[in-house]
Amino acid sequence: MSSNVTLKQIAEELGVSAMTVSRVINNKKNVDEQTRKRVLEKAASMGYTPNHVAKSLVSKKTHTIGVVIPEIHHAFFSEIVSGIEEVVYKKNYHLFLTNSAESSERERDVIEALKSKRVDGILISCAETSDDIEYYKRLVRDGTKLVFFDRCVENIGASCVSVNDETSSYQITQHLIEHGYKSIAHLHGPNKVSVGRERLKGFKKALEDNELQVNDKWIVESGFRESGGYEAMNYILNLPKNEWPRGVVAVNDPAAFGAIKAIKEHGYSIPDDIAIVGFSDDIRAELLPCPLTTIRQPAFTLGKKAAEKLIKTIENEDEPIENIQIVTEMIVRSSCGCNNS
Amino acid sequence: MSSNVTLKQIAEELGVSAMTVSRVINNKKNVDEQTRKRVLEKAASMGYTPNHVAKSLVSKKTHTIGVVIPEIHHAFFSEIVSGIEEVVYKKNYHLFLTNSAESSERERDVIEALKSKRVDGILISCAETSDDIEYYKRLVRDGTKLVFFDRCVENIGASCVSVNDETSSYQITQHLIEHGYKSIAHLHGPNKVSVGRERLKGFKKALEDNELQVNDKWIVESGFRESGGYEAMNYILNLPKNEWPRGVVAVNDPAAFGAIKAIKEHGYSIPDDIAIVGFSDDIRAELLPCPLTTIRQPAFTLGKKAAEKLIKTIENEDEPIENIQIVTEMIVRSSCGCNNS
DNA sequence: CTAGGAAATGTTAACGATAACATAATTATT
DNA sequence: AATAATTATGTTATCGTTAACATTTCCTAG
Repeated sequence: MSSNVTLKQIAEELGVSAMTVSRVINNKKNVDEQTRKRVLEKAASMGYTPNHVAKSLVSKKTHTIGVVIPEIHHAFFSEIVSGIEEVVYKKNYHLFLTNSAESSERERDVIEALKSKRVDGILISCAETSDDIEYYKRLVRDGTKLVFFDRCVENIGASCVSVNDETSSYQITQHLIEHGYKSIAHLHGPNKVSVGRERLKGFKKALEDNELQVNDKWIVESGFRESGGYEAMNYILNLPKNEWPRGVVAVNDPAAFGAIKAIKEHGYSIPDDIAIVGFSDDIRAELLPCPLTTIRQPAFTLGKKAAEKLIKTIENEDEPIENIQIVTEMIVRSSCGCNNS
Repeated sequence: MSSNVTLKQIAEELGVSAMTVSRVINNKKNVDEQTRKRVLEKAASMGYTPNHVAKSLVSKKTHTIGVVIPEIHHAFFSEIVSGIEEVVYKKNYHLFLTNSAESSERERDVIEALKSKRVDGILISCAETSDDIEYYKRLVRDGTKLVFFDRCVENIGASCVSVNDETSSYQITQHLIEHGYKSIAHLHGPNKVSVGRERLKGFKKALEDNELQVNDKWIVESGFRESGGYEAMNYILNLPKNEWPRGVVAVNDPAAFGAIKAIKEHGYSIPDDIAIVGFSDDIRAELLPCPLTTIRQPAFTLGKKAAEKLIKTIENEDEPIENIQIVTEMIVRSSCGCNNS
């Protein structure tokens, strides 16, 4: 594609060497003002576009980063991508977008492709099913610049940018407890994913700190999607009614939406029969008949920070490895029992 | 980044030529079974990853396409990207994601960058402010493979994939008219964007076919965002009350949301005082207190079709130029006056 | 006016892979 | 066994650009 004009062609037209043209194009000094002007004009008239492919081959830098997300069409991730793109554009990098579709196999596939493309670094949020830490370790060991975001693998030599999942989960569970509910369930995310584990940890800690019983029956794996939340909640609702929890902490908003659907289908109401809270502040959370109390994650910021960290890691040999936490905000609405009129 | 093992290194280790290794890696025939095995083993043990940069320089194909969207974090576009990614992955291409942020300047900037990256083709949805058709024409003339999606520039030698905007707009306007409303306003999109013009055309045609007056005061530019819809609606609500329209056709759902906010702030109710319909079936549309009647656009399909068309255009010299229309579906809820209890 | 240094320009090789052609090794054919 | 036909492998040049070094041109100072 593209006009495919080369430096050499410009050079020939002007009777100079390719090197001189290269110097002009790259704004190097030691070029006669006269020549510079002639080259620039000719380049413009011939519609020259520098060939980054050739440039990259020589410089071994592509000025390109790869992003691996588990799902593109999810507000949280698309907002993160938006933040990444912002930084990438400003820093004059380019962005390969790939999607693992929550499959560890596909994840490896796209990572290998990104390596072939010789990206300068990779931003990754692990797929739900990825558990081969060795693979990530090998990547790092072989020199691939890696920064994890949101769904992280910590302490393997790569920086991580995430939300303070554990403390946020603690905070919102605590809030529910302060309503006086004694029996609280947790719809938890996949165990393989850090986010799932961290939130479960915060949940348990809050219960323990309040000397409430952690009932294993009430800790049900829901995954991150609405359908999983629906099923998990149905499982709970199929317990004898005297074993029902009074409150539910969902691993994220979509799971909460599914759970809400299940509760309603059983003919019960929120928050009077069962109170529920989410995590992520999905765009729909405030629009529910009973608006959802949740944790707002600054996704755009998260994307920005992750991209910034990766680019720094690429550009500075001695950039330290960090675990960066982005602070969340609890958004209190009605589903927890507040503002209940 | 990456281990940077080269064909030549593998070749040296084995005492064969680089060419032989290349043949093995690319599964060419005429290689001894013995040699093939040895090469494959050595390549694996050395952690060889083929260098696509070098490959692309020779082949003049990058197997990469660029996508230019005006906004990443908008459900409609992220769903389109999702569809594009699906096809790109299956066809073994790669995807550069760029964002014009609704700025024509930035749009040109990212297109030039994509050309430098020697992408095989570009998918583009124009920025709101892009009006330099000459620029697109030049791109096409210079051989850049281009396919427009959603916000298109037709008849300049590039294929377009879009929703049947005009007929959909006609259909939903017609629906509003069938409720018996005689005075109908239109919050229209930027004139520079095909989508805006097409929807306005459909709106006007519906009015004319029903012998209703097209009142210029009621055709207000809102842009595509909530804030614009809010302002445009406020403009209308500041008309003397006897000049108010009874129904509103918004160019898209966000604009409708803004308008709804304005109407509520004025203390009026939907649809009893003013009925309103949107376009795009935003995820929030059904969750509003008065669920929004709107047009569902199969964004995922749109992305898929656009990517498929681009790849065909890249791979077949004589692929015809087409204007592909994706058929929408009207989603009738309550904001138009239906189901009003 | 001439040496010496700076400025402008040129030459060559390299980045990693492959196409196209050339040669060597093997097998088949008569 | 000799030659043709295959099959396996090697060599060279090239893609477009740039780094590193080489050469030429120009200017300045003694």
